[in-house]
Amino acid sequence: MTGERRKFRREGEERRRDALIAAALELVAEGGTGAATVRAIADRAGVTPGLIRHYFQSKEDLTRAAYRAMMDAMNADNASVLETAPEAPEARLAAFVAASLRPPVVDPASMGLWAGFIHMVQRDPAMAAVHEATYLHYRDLLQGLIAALPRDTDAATLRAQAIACNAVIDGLWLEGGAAPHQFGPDELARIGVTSVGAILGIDLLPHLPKP
Amino acid sequence: MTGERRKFRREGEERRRDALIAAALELVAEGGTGAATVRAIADRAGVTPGLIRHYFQSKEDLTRAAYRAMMDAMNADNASVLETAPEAPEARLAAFVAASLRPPVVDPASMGLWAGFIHMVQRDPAMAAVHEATYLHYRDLLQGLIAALPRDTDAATLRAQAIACNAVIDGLWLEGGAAPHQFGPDELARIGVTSVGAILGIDLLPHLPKP
DNA sequence: CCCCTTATTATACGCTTGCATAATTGCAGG
DNA sequence: CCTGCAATTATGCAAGCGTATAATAAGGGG
Repeated sequence: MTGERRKFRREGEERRRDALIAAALELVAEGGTGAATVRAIADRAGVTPGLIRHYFQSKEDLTRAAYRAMMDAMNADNASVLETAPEAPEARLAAFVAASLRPPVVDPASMGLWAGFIHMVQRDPAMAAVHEATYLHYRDLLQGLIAALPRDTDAATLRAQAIACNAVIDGLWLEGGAAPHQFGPDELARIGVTSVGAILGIDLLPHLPKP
Repeated sequence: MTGERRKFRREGEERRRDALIAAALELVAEGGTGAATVRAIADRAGVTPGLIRHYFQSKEDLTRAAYRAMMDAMNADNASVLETAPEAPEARLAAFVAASLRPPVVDPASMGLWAGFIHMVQRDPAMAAVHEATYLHYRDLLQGLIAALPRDTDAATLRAQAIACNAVIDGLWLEGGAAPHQFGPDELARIGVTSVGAILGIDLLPHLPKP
């Protein structure tokens, strides 16, 4: 009833930017870019809408920043898996594949996030570049793991196999995110490791790390 | 300057409904559900916005109808491939896989369409049911083709292999739609057929139909 | 040929959107 | 303690949204 002006605390620029980006990502994951309105983002970040324009030139600017942040986080996650992975080439590869096919990577929200940005990626060249770089980064990581295996293959075969393995992983990731209940516990990781092994002509299943 | 009332022709109910659905699908493919506004849909269908409410109870009603139409078309396309496919089990499977990895199935617009609906599918149980039915229909088709191959496998292996093959196809489809220029002509079909063959333990590449 | 049904257009309303701008207030430096 | 900066809130606006309803005309049946 008093109509008092809302109290607030001054946060550092970095923390506020991160909070706004995190809020935007949550909303995009849940309901697509359409659900990520300026007001909804501000509300979830515990802030009033005007503040967004203090940290970002426009909503599109915030959206681009959020997309970049998401892709950077994905890259970092993938890299960190390899840091704690075993040394034997087969076990490394199996660990990498399995990590991509278990929570929190396989997750409806994660897939929703990815799908939510697709149309902007297709239209905005800057976002397309980020998308492509991240995709190729992942595939290069995978191709490196494959190349380290104790066998010899020519470059063309290596490339084709990396694309194929990447596709299995992406496909399983997609289906796990779209309809999680259709798969048993850790079934996706098992199928993924088995299939990657089949494509490469080696038995990878014994190296599947426990969930 | 005259402000004359716009001329029009009366079309049959079916044709108008189809035109509105087609327009909605185009717009969703290009810019997501957010781009498919009532006014934009009507405009593309060559009609004024009010007419939409004459054929659909609400915009959501139209959107659901559009989604169902898209999924039905996908099912029909898949079935029609098998009608004109060869009889030999290996050739049938190869033809089916290849058809899913060539235009017009692999296409940025097609992928945009799929991604545009994801969030509605995740929230609307009716759309989720359609989604799941279509996915399982495709996988069953694939599993049937695999089962027809001259080898014997137990049911559990068959299921896992069908999921894996489906995943390779989906993954390649995804990547072909997201970044078409990264792949050579018909490269996706070749990699897909090769990988499915590897997963199943047979050489399928000789059966790849010409583009 | 005219009339009646209804497919279609036209107009208006309330709400939400992104954005601009003005008013406040938290907080650090003297 | 107070003064100044800028982080934050508050308010307002034009445009676009989905929807409701009234006006019009197309075109087939008598």
